[in-house]
Amino acid sequence: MPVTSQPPGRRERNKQEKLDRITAAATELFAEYGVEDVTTQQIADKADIGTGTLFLYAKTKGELLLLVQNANYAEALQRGRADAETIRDALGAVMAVVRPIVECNRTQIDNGRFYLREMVFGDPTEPHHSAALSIVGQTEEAIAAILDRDELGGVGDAATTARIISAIMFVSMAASVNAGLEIEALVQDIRTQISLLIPR
Amino acid sequence: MPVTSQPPGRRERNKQEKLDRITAAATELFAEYGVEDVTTQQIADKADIGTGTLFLYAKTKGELLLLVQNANYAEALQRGRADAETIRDALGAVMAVVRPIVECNRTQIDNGRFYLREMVFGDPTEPHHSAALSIVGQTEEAIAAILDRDELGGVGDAATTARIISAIMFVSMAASVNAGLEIEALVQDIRTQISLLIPR
DNA sequence: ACTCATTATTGAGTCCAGTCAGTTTACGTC
DNA sequence: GACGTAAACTGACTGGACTCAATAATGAGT
Repeated sequence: MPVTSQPPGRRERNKQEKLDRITAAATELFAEYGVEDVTTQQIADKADIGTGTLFLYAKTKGELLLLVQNANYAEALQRGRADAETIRDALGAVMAVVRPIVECNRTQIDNGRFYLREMVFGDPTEPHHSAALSIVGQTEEAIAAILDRDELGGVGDAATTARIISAIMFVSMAASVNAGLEIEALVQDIRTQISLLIPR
Repeated sequence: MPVTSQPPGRRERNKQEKLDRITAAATELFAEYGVEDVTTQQIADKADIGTGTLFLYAKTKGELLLLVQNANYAEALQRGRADAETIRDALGAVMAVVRPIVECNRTQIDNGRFYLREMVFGDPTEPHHSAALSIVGQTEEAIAAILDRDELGGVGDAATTARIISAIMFVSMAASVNAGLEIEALVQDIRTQISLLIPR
């Protein structure tokens, strides 16, 4: 028998494989039809598992969306952080962090809004939820770091300012009023607000 | 026959009376058990109407909560506006507007959070929803008026600042992290954030 | 008083997220 | 390689929001 596995058991492998199938199925279906128009049954069928099994891997449909999308947001944050380093002025650097996240969120508007809803109103003890919150935390840290870096003369606590920026992003992306906005317009809208927080 | 009615028809009266019964039933049940633990069936039963009838008056359970709570928020806003007039400094005046709204929201935490969720993610074409949005709009106007009143040297557009304050309130009240906070602590948390927007 | 179009009401029925008692599978032990 | 048992899986079932075809009430016209 060839040495196929590092991890000890078949159990672990099966579990991982199932999780992969679920992730793949959900990713595909959510992308094509939107969270709201996909039933958990469809996902289970596509992943070729029983109805109940699905909920062993994600306790709710919302958690399932977080599971599927967290990686994208983490990547967006990564890109934004890198871009920000190349930019001198604070506002520009902050927007460099903001933009990829907004783009990620708007890949599919309904899914994006659902994601935000889950983040704020979902159960924070669930694993994928807390992963999402962690990404938000890292985003705020990245922004705070930019503000600190640029010595903004102690207008206020950088962490608090970052928190406000986070709130601005959330509400701007989630608001139904903005649901029709193009990405660029939304980014501009957010920029206008943030510019009040970062004096020149 | 005594002159019982100003409005022309029996139809209108019946409808109004039914709406009153629904409002009363929902108010009572929501207050006692919380939105999440009350079924639409219970409300219909208590209001003594058919299951389907309920949804002619409020299209979703969320709308029902808005119907029940909007009046309270409008009243809170009214109080806050009045209080604000008696206060000189901008931050204090803004907080005078903020506090009653937070108090109203925290009367029952779960209901408060559900209300916020409905506001941001509900269907804005529904009547009670747009009423709620109108209250938010008025709140922002009241805050903008305070900022304008106090000539804050053109730090930025008052309307935009008001919008940011609104976002701060929303996220602070809705965040699950803050769900355990006492009203006073929550108000303080919000105050800390707002103080960064209102230089002295 | 009667007709009839319009509007309001109704509750049995649909849909779907999520549960749970029962079954299967993996794996350590003898 | 048979046994025990713990972990994983399953799909029939439940609960609850919401729908809709059928029915009832209203009131305008005659």
